[in-house]
Amino acid sequence: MVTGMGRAAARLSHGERTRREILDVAVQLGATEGLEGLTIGRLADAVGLSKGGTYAHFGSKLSLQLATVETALTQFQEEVVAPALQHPPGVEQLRAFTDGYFAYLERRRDRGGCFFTAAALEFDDRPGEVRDALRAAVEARDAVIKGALGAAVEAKELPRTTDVDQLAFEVAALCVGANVGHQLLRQSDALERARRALDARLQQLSYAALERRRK
Amino acid sequence: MVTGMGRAAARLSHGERTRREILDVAVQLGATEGLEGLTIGRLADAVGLSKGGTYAHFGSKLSLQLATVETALTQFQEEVVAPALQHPPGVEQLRAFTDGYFAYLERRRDRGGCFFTAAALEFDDRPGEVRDALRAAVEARDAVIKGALGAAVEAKELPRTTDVDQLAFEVAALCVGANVGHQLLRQSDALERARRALDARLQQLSYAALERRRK
DNA sequence: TGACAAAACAAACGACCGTGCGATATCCAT
DNA sequence: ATGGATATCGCACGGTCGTTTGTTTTGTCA
Repeated sequence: MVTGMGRAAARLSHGERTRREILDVAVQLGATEGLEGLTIGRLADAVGLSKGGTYAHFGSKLSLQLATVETALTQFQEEVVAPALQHPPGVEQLRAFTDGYFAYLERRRDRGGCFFTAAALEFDDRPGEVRDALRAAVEARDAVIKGALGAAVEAKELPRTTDVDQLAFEVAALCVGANVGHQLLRQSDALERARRALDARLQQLSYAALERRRK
Repeated sequence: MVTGMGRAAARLSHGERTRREILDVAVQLGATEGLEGLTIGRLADAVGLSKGGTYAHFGSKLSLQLATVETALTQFQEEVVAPALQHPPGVEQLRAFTDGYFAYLERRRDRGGCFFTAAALEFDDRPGEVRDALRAAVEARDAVIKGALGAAVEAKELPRTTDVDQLAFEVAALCVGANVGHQLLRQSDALERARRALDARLQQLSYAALERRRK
């Protein structure tokens, strides 16, 4: 008795494995067709299952959408955030994050671009759990930026007077701007432009700090 | 014979008037629910017509979507672009444009935000006439920015060495960044931050120009 | 191997989708 | 006032949506 499904017991149950396969495909389809446009029937076809079998893993479309957002967030944390956090906090960590994000954009160019930017703008006017989850994800991304910037100020890489929130807003804007240029307008140099803008902004701040220190 | 419908003859035919009413509602619904999620039945309900009667004005959903994009573009030109072009070309015109755009965002906060940002990110992976139209609209917006910046360089408000395309990218990024902050994250200061970032960037360039001239 | 739970399937449901069509109502020129 | 074009309606179609249900396959442990 008691099949031992104590959640951490079974390494990876059969059901859990296919559930993850479904969600991997769902993240891709969701980024291209939208989270609402993503259909259970098409998702089932894409993963090679029946509609009913696919549906049974979630029980409702809302639950599927939430699980998809969560999966995309996990992927993003692994692909972009975690590697960036390996670098020492400060300007270097910020650059590691933005470079990682731009690489993420490049990898996903033919798979719908940044999952969160697309989904966030789709749901920004649709109250509900999905929007809340997306908002939390975007805010988590901003927190990483703010963390790196705060450390940079603390390490005196940036002037003590730096408005971290303001600068974080600008960095986030460059990220989403790069997304639009890269994904919709297909500008080949969008990522490079974002990089250059960030460079210029950081250099300006350091320069201003030097000037101020000189007096 | 020849009912005299020479396109510019009739002041505003009955059909044309309701067609415009439909499209006005379509722009609003499209910004909140997405251009694909926008449904002919719901659109008809919202405007108080029958589904068939509404549909007859366009003949296909694609045609409705294209007309909706065109209507939104016309509104944007009237609300934002035209007033900006009243100002003398250069930095002042650029500020008039961005301020007009931010006011446009504020007006539409409860109506789906910027129609083009939302629609562009929805269709950036869906080839077809709708995407082409949206791409053209976004590029037209960028052209306004570049035009003002080019004039600013010509009028020596910005250094001769200014990379206009680079700066235009940054301005566009601030616009879409303001959109995300304002619409999804509901940051009350998103528009102000975008304004401040633009100020700082322009001031930096002018300052660098002064420095260079001093030598 | 046999029993039992988990997983996947096939079929069906009501609702709504885009679309087409004939009937009706409304407008305008004569 | 009336006839013909124009505009709107009401209904129906095939298809797909999310969801439910009952059955069959698959996997696992005694």
